[in-house]
Amino acid sequence: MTSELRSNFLRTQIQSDLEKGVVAELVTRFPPEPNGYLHIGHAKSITVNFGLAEQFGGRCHLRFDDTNPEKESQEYIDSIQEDVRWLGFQWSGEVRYASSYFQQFYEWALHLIDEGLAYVCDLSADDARRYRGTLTEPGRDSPFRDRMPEENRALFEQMRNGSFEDGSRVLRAKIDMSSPNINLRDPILYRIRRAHHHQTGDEWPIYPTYDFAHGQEDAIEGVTHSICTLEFEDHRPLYEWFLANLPVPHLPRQIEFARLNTSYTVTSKRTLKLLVDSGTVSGWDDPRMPTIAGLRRRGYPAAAIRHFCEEVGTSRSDSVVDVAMLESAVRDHLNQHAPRAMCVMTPLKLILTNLESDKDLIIANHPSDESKGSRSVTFSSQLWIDADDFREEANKKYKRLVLGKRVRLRGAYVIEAERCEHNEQGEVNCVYAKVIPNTVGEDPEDGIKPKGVIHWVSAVTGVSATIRLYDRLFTVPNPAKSDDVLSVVNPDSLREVNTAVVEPSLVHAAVESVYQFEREGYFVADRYDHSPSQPVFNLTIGLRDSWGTAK
RNA sequence: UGGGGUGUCGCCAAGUGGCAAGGCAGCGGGUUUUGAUCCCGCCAUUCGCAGGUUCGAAUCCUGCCACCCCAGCCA
Repeated sequence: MTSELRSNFLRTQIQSDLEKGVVAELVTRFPPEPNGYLHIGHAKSITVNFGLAEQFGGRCHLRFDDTNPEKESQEYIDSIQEDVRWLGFQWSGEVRYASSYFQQFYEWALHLIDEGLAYVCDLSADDARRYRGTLTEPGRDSPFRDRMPEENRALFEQMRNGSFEDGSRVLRAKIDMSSPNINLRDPILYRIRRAHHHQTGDEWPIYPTYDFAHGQEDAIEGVTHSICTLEFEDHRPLYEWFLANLPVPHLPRQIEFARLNTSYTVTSKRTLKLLVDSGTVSGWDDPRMPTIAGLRRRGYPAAAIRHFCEEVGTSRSDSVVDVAMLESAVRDHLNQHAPRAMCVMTPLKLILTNLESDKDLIIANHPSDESKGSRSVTFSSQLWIDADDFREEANKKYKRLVLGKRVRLRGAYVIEAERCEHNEQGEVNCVYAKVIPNTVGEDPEDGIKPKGVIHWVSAVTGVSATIRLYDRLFTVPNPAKSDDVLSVVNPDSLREVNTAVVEPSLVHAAVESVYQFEREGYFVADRYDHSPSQPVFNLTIGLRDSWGTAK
């Protein structure tokens, strides 16, 4: 089942647990807090959790870790589900919510109180911090640490009933104020927050903390392997402490892996929000954003993102993956799947002097995949070619149209440039050329082969379109390390081209479908703005260009 | 410097005592009606450093060094 997949420590561990019968079936979960949009880092976590379940014939739950209502909202719950589905995964059973276990958590809190393992603490947030000590000094016991279980129970019930002010008291586990692991210095289990919850409404004036919720959620759901990121490693002893001291129905195991970081991108929620709020990008789904919604709108295929996540591997070492690897996965997928079409970005009129009549040429939609079919393209005496593809004179390294020389028009005839005209500024604004007869699919009979191949669009049937050329959002490999991220934003990350002309077949492109505009790159019909009357394409990623970098 | 982690090619990453996979990037060359794709070849005598054990170490031991995480009533 995993023979074709590279091994990693998670697969090795799970394989072993399954073989030894430690667990009968693998159960994982993707547990986002609905407080923001998912980004490429989450895609990795999703791929790891759902992927493992798929590979080992197990299940993966989608569970919202919604224990902090003040930061959460239904908008995020909706977008997260859409993103997970778009990536191609289906969670096992219904969507789950930590909040649906609140009553159970409350009862378990009472259990700890009765066992003398939890107490209500009246220290203010500031005082609690002072009592906690520092990294090198132990903390001190709270003066409320020795309250009797009966008193704690009464107090906690009053907390639950809304008798106290927000933040006035908390429930804490009684563990060890001198532990070198700060998470064990009597961690907070519940805080008073009379906040409206998107799922439970005003039912609860108290909410459990992450630590008092996560392991128990896993236990309730029968999760076998609770896979999270490295920063939770220090919480594992606490995770296990709750499982050991509560009558839970199942013992999940927490395993940590290194989160995904990619160069030239930023994933902190705060920074992403800053980009949106400052107007640097148009929104959370701007094609330049590393959000799933942004990558989607950019035209990155879900399969390419999944493949990338698999390719970078899963380990425990902090690392920054070169974003070129993501781009490579996108190109690789699109090269195989995207139909080809033609678009001229900077039109230059080409007049064919010896073409008797328009012709309908049949052009393949893919150079090597016949199943992609072909299309009819009108070849007329007035065409558009790209201004960059013509020069009055050039050295032999230039493989495009030159005065007096030949070039192949993609999928059509070989032509020879005869003369050109200039505008008042002295720029070439029209090229006259003759068609070399019988050269569709054939070399010229006189043996003089064309120098190269250029793309074109009929000036008669071509349709003008808006093209958005995107580039990396940041100019430095690690924008997060910058003191002022906005200062390292690439000023040319978006260039809108309004002069483009596309072949008519593209007018009916389905939104979100990606085409390769030959010799230019991959472009996606914008999810929201594209329409037959006003075509809008976003640059997904350019073709590799050894010429552009060599010249 | 209290605790927890991580160090294998420019960037990821397999490898778990038997003689350094693979991908990305890069560099050569070939094919080509996309300067794309594709194809061939090159790219770590060496695994953070220093000792030690062993016939044999990236893998075991010891000691250093570097980097990351933790002092939210965030997750």
